[in-house]
Amino acid sequence: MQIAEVLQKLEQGARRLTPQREVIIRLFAEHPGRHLSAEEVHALVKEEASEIGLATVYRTLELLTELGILQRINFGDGRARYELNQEEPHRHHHLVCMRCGRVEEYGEDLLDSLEGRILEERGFKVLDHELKFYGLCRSCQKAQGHH
Amino acid sequence: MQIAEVLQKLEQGARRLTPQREVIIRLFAEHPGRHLSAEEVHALVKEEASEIGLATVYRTLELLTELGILQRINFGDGRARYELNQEEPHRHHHLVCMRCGRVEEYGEDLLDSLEGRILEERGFKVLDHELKFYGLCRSCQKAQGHH
DNA sequence: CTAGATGCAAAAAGTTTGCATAAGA
DNA sequence: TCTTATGCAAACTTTTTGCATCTAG
Repeated sequence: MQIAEVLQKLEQGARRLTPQREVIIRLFAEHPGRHLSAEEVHALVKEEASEIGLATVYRTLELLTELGILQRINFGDGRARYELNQEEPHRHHHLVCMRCGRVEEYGEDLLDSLEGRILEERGFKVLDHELKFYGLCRSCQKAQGHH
Repeated sequence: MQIAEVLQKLEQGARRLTPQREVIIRLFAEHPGRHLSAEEVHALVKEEASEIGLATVYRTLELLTELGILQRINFGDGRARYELNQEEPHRHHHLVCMRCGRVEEYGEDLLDSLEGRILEERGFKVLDHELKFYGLCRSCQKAQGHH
């Protein structure tokens, strides 16, 4: 996502580009593939010598999600996580390791054709979907073998 | 799921069948298709004239999930929800309405073949998966039209 | 009888909110 | 200037935990 696009989305919502918001957006751009929680964002900001109140972090993540800049994901670890929203044709899914908790991306989206079928069969208009596979990553399978 | 099967699974874990656990299991059996939160289970139990401590409800839901009797699901409403675990060949998915919050079941499981592919391609051993479609249910589509 | 389960209350963990102050546009 | 954003602390919600008591097997 380009910075220009972010600015445009902020304007659409009559929202200001504050230093805090800029830092948080940049942080996501600099950590592609990571799924950051509010607490992690807060800590990473602190590492950069700046400091943002935790409440502001929460409010910013909420705002950026509303504007479609971030996507909120729940991996069942008791806190919401966020990543930069992928543009439509490149939606991806997640492989969540049940042992070490690491999350890998899975590139392909195989569900588009299905969504049309759901509308026909069930009258349900799909706007978004979320697919997660839970299992064991390569190294945890080995670890299980000779533990 | 048969009661005999539940007893067997409890025994496997060296766990006791207490009245509290029995009530909670029966409650899920009597409410198929509902996705109950801990608070809802607690309230439903109270309606039946019995009463179970909330902490016990949480501990029981955790236990039954570990034993594979319940399945924990997160619909993004800030609390964990549970349903009776479907037997292997009948896994189903969910259609979550973003407007009214209602959750419908979607029967078919189309992902089995995919799981083999993920193991080959990525070395990730899938044990479980979770697929949710977010969108608008039939009645909320109408409501949006002439709001 | 005794390991495991319950209930209560307190604590934790994550998130939200009220309000005075600060600062983009 | 004036509306919106921030920071802090307090409140809220969901879930977990410690401990004394109880009970299923």
